[in-house]
Amino acid sequence: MKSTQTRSQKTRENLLAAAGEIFAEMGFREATIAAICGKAGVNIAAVNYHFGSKENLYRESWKHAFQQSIQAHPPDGGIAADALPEERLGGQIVALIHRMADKKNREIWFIHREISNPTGLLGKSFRDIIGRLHAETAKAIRDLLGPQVTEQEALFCEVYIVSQCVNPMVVPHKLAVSREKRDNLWHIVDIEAYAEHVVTVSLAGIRAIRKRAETRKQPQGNILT
Amino acid sequence: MKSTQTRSQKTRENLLAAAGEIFAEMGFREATIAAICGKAGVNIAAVNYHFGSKENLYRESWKHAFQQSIQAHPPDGGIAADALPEERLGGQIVALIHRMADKKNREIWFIHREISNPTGLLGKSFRDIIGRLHAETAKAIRDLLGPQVTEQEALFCEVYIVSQCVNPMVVPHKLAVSREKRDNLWHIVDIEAYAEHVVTVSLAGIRAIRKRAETRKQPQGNILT
Amino acid sequence: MKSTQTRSQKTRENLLAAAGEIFAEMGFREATIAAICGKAGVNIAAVNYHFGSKENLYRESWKHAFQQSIQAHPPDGGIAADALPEERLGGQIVALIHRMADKKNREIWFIHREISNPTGLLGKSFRDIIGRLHAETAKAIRDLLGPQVTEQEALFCEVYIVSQCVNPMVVPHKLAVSREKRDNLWHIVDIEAYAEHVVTVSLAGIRAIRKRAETRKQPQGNILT
Amino acid sequence: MKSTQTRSQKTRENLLAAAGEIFAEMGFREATIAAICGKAGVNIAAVNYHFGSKENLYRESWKHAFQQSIQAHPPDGGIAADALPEERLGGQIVALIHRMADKKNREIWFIHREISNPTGLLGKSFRDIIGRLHAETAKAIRDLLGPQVTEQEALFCEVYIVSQCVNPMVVPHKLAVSREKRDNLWHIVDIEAYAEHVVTVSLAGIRAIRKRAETRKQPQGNILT
DNA sequence: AATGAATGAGCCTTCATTCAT
DNA sequence: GATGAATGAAGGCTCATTCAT
Repeated sequence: MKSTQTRSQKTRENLLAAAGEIFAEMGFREATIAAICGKAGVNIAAVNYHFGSKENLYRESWKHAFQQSIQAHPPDGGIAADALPEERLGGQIVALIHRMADKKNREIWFIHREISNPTGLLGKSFRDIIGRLHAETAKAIRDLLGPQVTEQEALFCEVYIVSQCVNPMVVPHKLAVSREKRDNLWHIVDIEAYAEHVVTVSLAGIRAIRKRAETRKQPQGNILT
Repeated sequence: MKSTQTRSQKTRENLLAAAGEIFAEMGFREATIAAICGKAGVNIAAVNYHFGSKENLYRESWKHAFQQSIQAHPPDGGIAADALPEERLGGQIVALIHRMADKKNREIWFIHREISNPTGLLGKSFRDIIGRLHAETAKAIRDLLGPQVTEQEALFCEVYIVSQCVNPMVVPHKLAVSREKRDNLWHIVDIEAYAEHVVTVSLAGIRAIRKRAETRKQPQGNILT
Repeated sequence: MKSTQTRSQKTRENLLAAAGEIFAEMGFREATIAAICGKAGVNIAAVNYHFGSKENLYRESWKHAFQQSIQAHPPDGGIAADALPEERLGGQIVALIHRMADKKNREIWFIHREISNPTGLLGKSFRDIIGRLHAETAKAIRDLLGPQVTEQEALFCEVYIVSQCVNPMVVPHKLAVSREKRDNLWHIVDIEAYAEHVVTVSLAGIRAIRKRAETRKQPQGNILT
Repeated sequence: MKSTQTRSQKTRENLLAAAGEIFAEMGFREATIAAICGKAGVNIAAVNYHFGSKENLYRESWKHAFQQSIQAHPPDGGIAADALPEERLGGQIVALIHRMADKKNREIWFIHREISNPTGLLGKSFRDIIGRLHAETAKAIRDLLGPQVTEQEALFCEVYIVSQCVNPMVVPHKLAVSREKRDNLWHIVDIEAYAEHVVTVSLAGIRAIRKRAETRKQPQGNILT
């Protein structure tokens, strides 16, 4: 199959791979076309020949990275769509944490950079993708919370759960708070254990919110508010 | 004291303020000395004259921003050090969320950029500061968890709690997942309510972890797991 | 004959046509091989394959354009070589004006560009062609001026007449002095009327020069200058 | 006076002079910043420092060239505004021809290039300047033509007169039709003589047009058209 | 002490040409 | 014979830094 690849496709692929690495490591502005082409082993004009511009290469390499990331870690965690909500949410949490923790995954750095230093280049496709993932998680959470919980509370639940998954995987990769103590300070070694931990506390939190909402609603129901 | 300020000190001050804004908005590499001096209304050579280099100005302006941020939002949330652990942790959570949510606070963007695009310039002072904050939080959490919980579990608790505080405040400021729905998707309007939410679920989670640890310990002498 | 045209000949023809348009519109340096090949619908390597270089294509396309231009507007204006000098000159003026005014005529832009931005590529063939046209006009003018007029005066006459024909057709095509007034400022709408005007004033001018020369000669034997 | 010139002004002046030469010789696109800075003896970044961009330098150097040109050759030719129309037009013709013929005058090449290869950079100021010159000439011509002549005829007169002045001065500078014969073919050596020639034939032409208009109008006047 | 001017390295991009099918 | 891919030189521009007052 690889033998049927044209020379052009090979160059594109090399560029995409090299760009993924360099952009993830350096960010859009700091990454130079020269560095990318050097890593890809192609001429410096190849980027503009194949992609038209540095910006286009950025867009394409982000799509590339994202597709690989999603393929490696399906967002549902392998749980069927008709499974119990606990299982579905658990699967999503585990999948998200693994996706974020995967060191070969460059997607997260694209996102992170778009947050801190937006290029505006990812635009619509970016929003679409994130939006789709969000919908699945929101649904599972709502199923667990029951109807008494307000929209805002449901949003808060999604926010705090996803934050637990994303933030710790992102921060300490590059930011060693202390070099000597990196192993026991914010640096999570046992990903599996952390994932389980997040599932536990998330479900506990959701139950607390649900309970609070239900005890709050009932007295109000009596006086027909 | 301010009235005795020399012209030189005034220039330094102006530069520090302007640099804080521009670095926070643009990041280290994208911010240009020309833009900073322009905003500060000083000569373009002033940065190198007063600070020696762009890098030095970056370091100084981050310290400046951080001090202001900490002053505006004391990390203990105004809770006495000898208060109950629940109250201490609650105070820290509320304080951290407000600190992160403060739109005038540039500290968060320095940190965020150091994560995604490390300059390595903040170095030791950065680690020291974060380390000190961490110690306080870790202590309150440990007090709540009790002695049965492992070190790793305690770390996980700190991680997930801080993540809930930091991540949602950082992400949606600049990244509107969907323009139409930005008001109800990841964009937290009611900071107070979210802070209370985080306190609730965090304590619920901690209790769950504590309980799990305690029921895990007992089985050694009990058959009914 | 066209039906037996090989694919190669077709490509050459397409390139020649496209090059004529693009070179006339953009000039030699600004025109790109990519644009020409794009317009011609051929491969980007075709220019170098068929013509050897961009310069060669330029030369060939200018010849092509010039031949078409001369064919469309025979320089003698259809007046027989043995007609009266007034008629011959009139025919040449009308023909030249129409040739210059023809919007499909790309020749004029090649010349114009060679004047303002000489490539030196047209070289000998260019000089030959212009030289031949010049000879015919010079002859008709000399016939009208008579023998008393000096060579310099005859040259001046040719110059001013040709200038009247060429300049106004070239300038306002692209240079609207004023957008609002473009219709009545230097923009000649009625080409026929202008041609007639030029014939009128040219002949009047020639008569004036002839008369001046003749009255100048006589005084040698006459006191009343 | 020159001693009071700042260093910056000196550099600007050098750049302006060098740019005038290079742009006039090469045109906007072909001229390189490196060549201009080389000629001016300044650093390659000086253009962007002092003028912001190549385009701005182009605009400024055209204004510079135009001002020098107008100063050296006042458009009215030194004839008072209340002199006879013949004298005013004659003065304008002589001035225009000298302006166009001045080899140190780079203005004409800017204009010529804007015609054949418009950059669109000269824009409004360009149109304004040309427009102002046009108004003066149009007025003198109209005074000579009398009221019977139509607007179109008056325009034609202006066009053919200005063409006689501009075209011959522009063309042969760079386009030697024949290298051996350049001295007697289209190459005008005696500018004074040519200027006088143009005045003669222009006035002759104007008289012819006026006469034609007057003889045309009278018979129509009898039947009250 | 403080500044306007100057600098040169480096970046992205364009493009005519050549190469390898 | 003809083409898609690749090349490298060169251009304009940016910018942190240094220089000369």
